[in-house]
Amino acid sequence: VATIKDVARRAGVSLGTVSHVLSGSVPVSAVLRERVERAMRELDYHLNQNARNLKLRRTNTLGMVISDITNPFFPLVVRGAEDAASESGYLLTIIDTDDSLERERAVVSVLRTHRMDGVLVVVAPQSGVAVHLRNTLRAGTPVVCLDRVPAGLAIDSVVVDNLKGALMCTRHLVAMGHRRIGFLGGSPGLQTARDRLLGWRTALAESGIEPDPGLLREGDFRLDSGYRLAKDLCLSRQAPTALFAANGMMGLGALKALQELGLRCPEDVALAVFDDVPSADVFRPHLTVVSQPAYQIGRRGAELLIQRLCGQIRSRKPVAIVLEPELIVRESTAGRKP
Amino acid sequence: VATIKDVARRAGVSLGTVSHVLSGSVPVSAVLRERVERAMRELDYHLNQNARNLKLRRTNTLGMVISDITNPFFPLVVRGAEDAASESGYLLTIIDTDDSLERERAVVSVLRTHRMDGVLVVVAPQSGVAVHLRNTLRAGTPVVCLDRVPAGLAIDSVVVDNLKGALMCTRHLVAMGHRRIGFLGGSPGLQTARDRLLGWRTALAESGIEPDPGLLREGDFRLDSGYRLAKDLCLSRQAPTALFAANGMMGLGALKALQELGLRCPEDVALAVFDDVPSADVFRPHLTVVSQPAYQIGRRGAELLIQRLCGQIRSRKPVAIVLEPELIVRESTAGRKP
DNA sequence: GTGAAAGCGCTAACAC
DNA sequence: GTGTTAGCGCTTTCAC
Repeated sequence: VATIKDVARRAGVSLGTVSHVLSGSVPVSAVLRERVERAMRELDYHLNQNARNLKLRRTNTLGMVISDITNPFFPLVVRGAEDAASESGYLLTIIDTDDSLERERAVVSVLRTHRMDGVLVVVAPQSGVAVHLRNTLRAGTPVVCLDRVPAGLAIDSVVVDNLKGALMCTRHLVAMGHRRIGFLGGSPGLQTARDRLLGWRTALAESGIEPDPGLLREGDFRLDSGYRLAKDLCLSRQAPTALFAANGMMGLGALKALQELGLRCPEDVALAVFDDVPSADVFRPHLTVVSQPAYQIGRRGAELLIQRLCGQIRSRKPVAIVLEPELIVRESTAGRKP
Repeated sequence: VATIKDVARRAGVSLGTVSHVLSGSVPVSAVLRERVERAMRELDYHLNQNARNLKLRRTNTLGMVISDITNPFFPLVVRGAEDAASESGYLLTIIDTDDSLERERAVVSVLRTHRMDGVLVVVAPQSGVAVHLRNTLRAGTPVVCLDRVPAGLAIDSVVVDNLKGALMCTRHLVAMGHRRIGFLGGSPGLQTARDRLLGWRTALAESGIEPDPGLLREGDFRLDSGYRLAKDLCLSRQAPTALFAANGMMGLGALKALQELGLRCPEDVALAVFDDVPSADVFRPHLTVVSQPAYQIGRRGAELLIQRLCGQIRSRKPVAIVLEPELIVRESTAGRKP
């Protein structure tokens, strides 16, 4: 593979001159520049970023840690981050952890090893003290948390107003005449899940409905838990007339459970879901959802990270960006039950 | 940030000794090793991969070029590749091109610049001569094409037997009694699209059905084209009783079109789709699909690439892995039309 | 405007 | 076993 040296030799100039045309920082005469550029083309020269990174102590690469790209919530988040990153000349490396804290630690370590300039993290549910993130910050690598914030760590973040979203949605169900609204909650270890739960509880209380503990089930944000808990709830003595799933995957699980039980949606049981669900408006039942600006979560997160990198943010205090959820009412909550 | 030098100083050993415990290639006495490891922990030391890469001329990083992670076909492919990569100690960097050949060229160049050890590519439709891929190969970086193969380039690949999948599916539609089966084709520039089209044509011919040119529409594998073409077809004079979409996105578009036209599926128009569609078995109508082993495409591709990297493949001839599609019959093709 | 040289952090001979 | 040293390819003063 050609190096800067080969280019210099072929162009008949010195090593430094080649570097100068590469960086553009030092002016080079047109004639020499042309000779250098031709040599590069002829040699199919490609700058060695590793060498440059070593020298510059920057890699122009961002790391992104998510739970699972296969979860339909993430592709848009990733895309948002990727777009923002590439606009600023950064490369994005994504790694899945499957919500394993152990994997998360290992993965963050690998990212540091590669000297990523910054890291975006969707923390794992059990993420307790998050020493690995604290250490990363201390080492001078900015970290931005997306969608979820670990407890007890002052860190930049981009999240959605989960409380508000859950409030809106539950109020909607109440307005549709429902009194027995089952809640399929996410991992209790996550603030995100707790906020959504709080929204359900609060909205019910507002309407003078005593939140029946029997209508609350807590899962782990995965499809299977939504499936099991929904089945469980619908088979209980005081079955709900409506279900509110704390995220998209659990919502899909709930839908599957309803179908297996032969319950029609919304006629027998209404269903609302926190999170957009792909093609929710193409398939039946068209789902009522609390839509999160997934793309924006990724984009804003990357933008924030890059601003930190460029020192554009003076404040040492963490920046917390809160995005607005949107309630999209569709047919899955249309029917009204007495 | 701590370097190997800091560790050596703190542990009271020489630079080389630290490197030896790092690589494990040279035996180090237990006592010294312990001291070194403690020093690393205390300093929160993280090896600098850039420096190592520069020295070793390997980066343990693979690049992956896809069209759009937001297309539900890709997350599984990516996940398969990522799993295989991480099992072998590689990192995976993914970039979207939105099927732009220009982006693809730029992106491959960036990947070379970062000295990725190997590259997985889902080539852009117009990918003509693919000089950029040829150059990459010539530079000694293995490239594996996934899902699509560029014309006129001898290159490793992992694809699905598209012809067979389209044959199976069309035969199924014929068996269900359909005679007027509309085909929503993909980008004609892609072999993948041509094979699927050929399957449709061949299956019809087999059954003595003259493929009506009026029932063929060619799009670009994107949702919008599926939507437009399906609408177009269904509004034509001799409307089809069944639709076969050449990929998942186009299938979703077609479904949307049917709904807007007030056509029920499968009662008015049956629909079959090439590609799995996420949660096709949870929503209505449950879609009949030609399922591609998306995860395996990614995994096998990465495995193949890594074998090349390790020199485990002697042959200079390209390896072509062909995976089997599977026809999954569901309710969207259930109804039979005269 | 151009070139020479030091050094980024690490590895792998090689000598001790 | 352990330590010393010469680069890997690039950037960047600093002379010319």
